[in-house]
Amino acid sequence: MEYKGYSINCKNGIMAIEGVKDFNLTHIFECGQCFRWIRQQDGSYNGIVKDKFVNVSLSNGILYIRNAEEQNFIDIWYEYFDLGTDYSKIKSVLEKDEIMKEAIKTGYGIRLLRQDFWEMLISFIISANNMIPRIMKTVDTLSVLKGGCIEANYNAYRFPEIHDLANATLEEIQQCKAGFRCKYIHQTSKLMYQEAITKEMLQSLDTDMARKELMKLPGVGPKVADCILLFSGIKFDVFPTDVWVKRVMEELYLKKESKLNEIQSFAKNQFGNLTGYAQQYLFYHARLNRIGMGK
DNA sequence: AAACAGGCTTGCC
DNA sequence: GGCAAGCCTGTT
Repeated sequence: MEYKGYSINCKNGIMAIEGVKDFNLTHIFECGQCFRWIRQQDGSYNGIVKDKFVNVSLSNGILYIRNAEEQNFIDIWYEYFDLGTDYSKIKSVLEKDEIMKEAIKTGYGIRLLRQDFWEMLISFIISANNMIPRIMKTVDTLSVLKGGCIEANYNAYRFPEIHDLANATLEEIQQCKAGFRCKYIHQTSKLMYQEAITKEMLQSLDTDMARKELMKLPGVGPKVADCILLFSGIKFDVFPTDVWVKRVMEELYLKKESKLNEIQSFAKNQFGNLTGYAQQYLFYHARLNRIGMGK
């Protein structure tokens, strides 16, 4: 079938998508936005999205999604991989800045995945003062504990639904080894079950109000709130500032130690309403080249 | 009111 | 004993 400039062929559970541009799996999955994709020996990635366990690879400009069905291209994959957005256009705007030009050269194939809001909320609560490998392990353990098995051969479990965690005791949640963050997961899940905050609610608010609203949830501060808004595709004019982004901004742009709000306002001024995309290019660039690490 | 210091689970170094 | 995608609490 043909869909908005893409050509999709599916047989034997292998979906082949022609027409992808500005697309690199390593850049996408290792720029810090997702926790459920694992690199395989051959450079492909196994991952879990909703209740689908798939393998994706890119070869000769064709994106292959294994264990997938054609009907889910529009439902799931077109949106998930943000295939409706023209990243060439975004990059050409950001590239007017020489520093960003370098960062984009490093991560030219980054795309912002449009992930599940609830999953991002819990995942980024877990991310606080933590390391990416352990965040991935904790999210997976939580899924095994309270999600559901979707592919027994691969030990693949979907992320828990809101009610799965809202009905769990603190002791049960603590089995995922998220440490001091477990009580935040516990409390936030209960609030979410009462629909204290919904995605639709956040979409109807402006960015500042949406951030403020999210920060009412325990375990959600300014950095985590911005990550949630960006990675679930709710707001793109945010600039999640973690230690890496802080260091890269200080080293490449500000040339001095700077406060969080200085960095945020500088970014807004420098990148306009594309701060979210700029942050991803910078984060990937900084980590890959260990910028600001004294080496 | 706004800014800052100290503490926090866990596991790897 | 130090440290890691920050947040919360109590103190000025």
